[in-house]
Amino acid sequence: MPVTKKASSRRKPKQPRSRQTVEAILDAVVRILKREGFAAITTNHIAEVAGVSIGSLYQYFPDKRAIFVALHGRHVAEIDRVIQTALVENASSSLEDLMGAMVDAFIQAHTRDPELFELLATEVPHRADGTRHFAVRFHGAFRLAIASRMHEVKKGHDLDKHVFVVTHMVESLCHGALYRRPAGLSLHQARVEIVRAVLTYLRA
Amino acid sequence: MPVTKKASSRRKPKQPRSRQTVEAILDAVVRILKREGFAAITTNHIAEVAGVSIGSLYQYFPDKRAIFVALHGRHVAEIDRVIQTALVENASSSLEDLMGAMVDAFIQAHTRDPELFELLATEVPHRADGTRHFAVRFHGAFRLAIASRMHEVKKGHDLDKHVFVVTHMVESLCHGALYRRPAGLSLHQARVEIVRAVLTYLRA
Amino acid sequence: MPVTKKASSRRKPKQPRSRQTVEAILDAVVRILKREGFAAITTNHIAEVAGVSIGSLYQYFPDKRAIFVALHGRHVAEIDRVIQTALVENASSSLEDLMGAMVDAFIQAHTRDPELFELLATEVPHRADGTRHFAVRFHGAFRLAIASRMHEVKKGHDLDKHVFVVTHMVESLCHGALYRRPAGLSLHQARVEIVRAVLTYLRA
Amino acid sequence: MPVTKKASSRRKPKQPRSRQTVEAILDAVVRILKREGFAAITTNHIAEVAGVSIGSLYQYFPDKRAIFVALHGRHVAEIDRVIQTALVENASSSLEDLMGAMVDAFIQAHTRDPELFELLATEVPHRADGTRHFAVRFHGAFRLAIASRMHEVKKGHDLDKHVFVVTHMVESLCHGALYRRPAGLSLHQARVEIVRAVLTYLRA
DNA sequence: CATGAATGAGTGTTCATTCAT
DNA sequence: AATGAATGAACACTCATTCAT
Repeated sequence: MPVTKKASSRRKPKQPRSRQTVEAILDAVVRILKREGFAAITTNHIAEVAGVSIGSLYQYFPDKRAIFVALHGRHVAEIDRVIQTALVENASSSLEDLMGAMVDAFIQAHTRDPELFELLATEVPHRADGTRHFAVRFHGAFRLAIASRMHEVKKGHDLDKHVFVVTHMVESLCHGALYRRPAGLSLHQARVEIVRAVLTYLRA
Repeated sequence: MPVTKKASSRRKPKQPRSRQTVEAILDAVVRILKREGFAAITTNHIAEVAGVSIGSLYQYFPDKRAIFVALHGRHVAEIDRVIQTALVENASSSLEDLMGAMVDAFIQAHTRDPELFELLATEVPHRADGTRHFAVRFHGAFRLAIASRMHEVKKGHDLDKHVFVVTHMVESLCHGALYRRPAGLSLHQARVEIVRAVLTYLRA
Repeated sequence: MPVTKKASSRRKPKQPRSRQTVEAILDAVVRILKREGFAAITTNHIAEVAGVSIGSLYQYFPDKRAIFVALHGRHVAEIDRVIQTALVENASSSLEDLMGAMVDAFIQAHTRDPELFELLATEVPHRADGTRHFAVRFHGAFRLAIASRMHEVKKGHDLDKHVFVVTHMVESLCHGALYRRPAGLSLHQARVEIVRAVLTYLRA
Repeated sequence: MPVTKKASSRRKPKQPRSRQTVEAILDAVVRILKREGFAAITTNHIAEVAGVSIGSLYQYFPDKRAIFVALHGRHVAEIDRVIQTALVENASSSLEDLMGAMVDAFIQAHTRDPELFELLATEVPHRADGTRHFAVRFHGAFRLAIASRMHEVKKGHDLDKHVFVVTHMVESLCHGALYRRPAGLSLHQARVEIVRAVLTYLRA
């Protein structure tokens, strides 16, 4: 089974380069968005800032929309990753600790670059496919989380109902805590209150 | 040779004729948005669909952005009105009834034209001034609502914290119930669950 | 939704291809100006007549005004060139011969395309930066010319005063001779009279 | 021959009012031109600044061009008036005094509002009908002036040639003295030099 | 006559996309 | 693959002019 170097290097010759170029393009979009605003995002400008030719840009993205889709995808994947990690790492924690970890994970993911996440949510068009909405994305994670701790939850309740309420609560309250927190409320206090609210609901 | 002139203040829509024209323009935007999508919204097209000349359109709006602002404004005013009404009409109801009325009001306001409200939220750019976010707008109403029923709320709690949590819960859960409701959950069930969640939280 | 972007510096016409395009554009403006008048000069029409796309036009000129500036620049450069040549070629001629040569140069430069030059002066807006005024441009040339022949000029006179008077006389009288000459005065007679007037003044 | 007041007041009922409105309009153009530049001159803006309705404006001027024509006309008439006055008042002065008076008149006419005259010459389009050029307008005045003093002029010269040269000299040098005067030359010195140059030429 | 709301043809300019090199 | 000059459809917006009141 002799494999020449040439052949192997040809198999996916552009894989690393491609990824690099794609990342450069997405980073360029972010940079422009932050520094010059949404209206300044033109394909030519993106290519310029990314340091690639406009021709190359169109080699990796069929059109401008695709760039936005990829950008949102990257963002969503990032949050997903953080949430999954929190879920796995707290597989055997109590409901309270798990919920705390989930809230922390969400907040921390946004804390990395709050400006970008806000811009992404308000300025960059995202087709309303629902998948994008975090409450929907979290559904699975929270379902797992709650289902495995049904013994800590008041009997006689519908799991789906719980998941629905909890995911929306967490997403909305974390978002609110990050970007629309009232003056007298610290992020930490908000975090505590969110967890308390969720647990109260689940245990009622 | 374009001349950058001062964006002179356009006519304020006060006379009935003016108001009529403004409404026609906003309605045209809605019609185009629904039938042809956001990308089809051009000022000339708006004027055409509204049955006014492009010149008249610019007599009432300084630029295209202003049309979107006005459109959002109309939407927000509508929701505000419904919420205020619910608040006033239930001035002497119990906390439970009041919360139920508020949730109903919010849901009902959106039920009038769910498609439009979804499009408005996801497609039409709205400067992130926060005011637009309903959780912020409702703040006052819910503060009033909860403050006047403090006796029904568990002692020793911070009003601001309550208001923060409740407004976000109501807004997010109602939205979720309307647009992202899981298969097995009826709108009515959701409504009941939302109220229950809010009350549980307040009474805990 | 127009975006006010930085007027990024357009490509400088250096390669032969670029220079060719720029010339084509300026020639198109001239052609339109002569055939259809100033009002017919629109950027799209220029591009069409020049045989380039409107996009290309904007690759070479940031806006419409810049085209006029370049057009005036080309004109001015042409006159400058002719005047410099006359000055150099008559470095060792008498004052009379030199002045004659300068007047001839000016007249000849305009004779090439009198219609254009008249249109350029009366119809095409030229920011009043003074540099454009020929009396100012000629200042240097005439200063050199007169200073090197001070022995032919009546003693006790101020060089600057002389230069001021002579440049204006030459510019104005040549212009008058070309475009506003009275019926009974041939261009040749005018030429002789202009030189005579200048010399009389300098020798007085 | 009884003439009722009514009839007489009807004969030219709007003459004074008309003139007033026309003046208001022309003044408005001047005000805009100075304060906001040529590009800001729109018929609607003129009407607004003049304090008349756009409809009234079109009652007095068939189109925008006509306003510019009238404006130039007013300017030209003003200069004409000053020049005629100087000519008449110096009917029996010496050639030197008359020329001095003419130069003074021209300079003084411009001194009244130099900015406006410069703007009128460089920014406001004036159909190249030649009449507008002052050298042409002055032709008559200078012809009269020189003809009546032929005894002071060197014999054997062509009157037309003289008039041509002198009118251009005066116009161009006065203009130069007012707007493009070199640093070391006072307006008074320039005035003296212009007269000297003219007289030298005529007497040579 | 005066008014000024309404008109809409026409303008300068942008920018996503292509394709010859 | 990469390049970037060229393209041109499409857009937001202006403003001279009209005409019903």
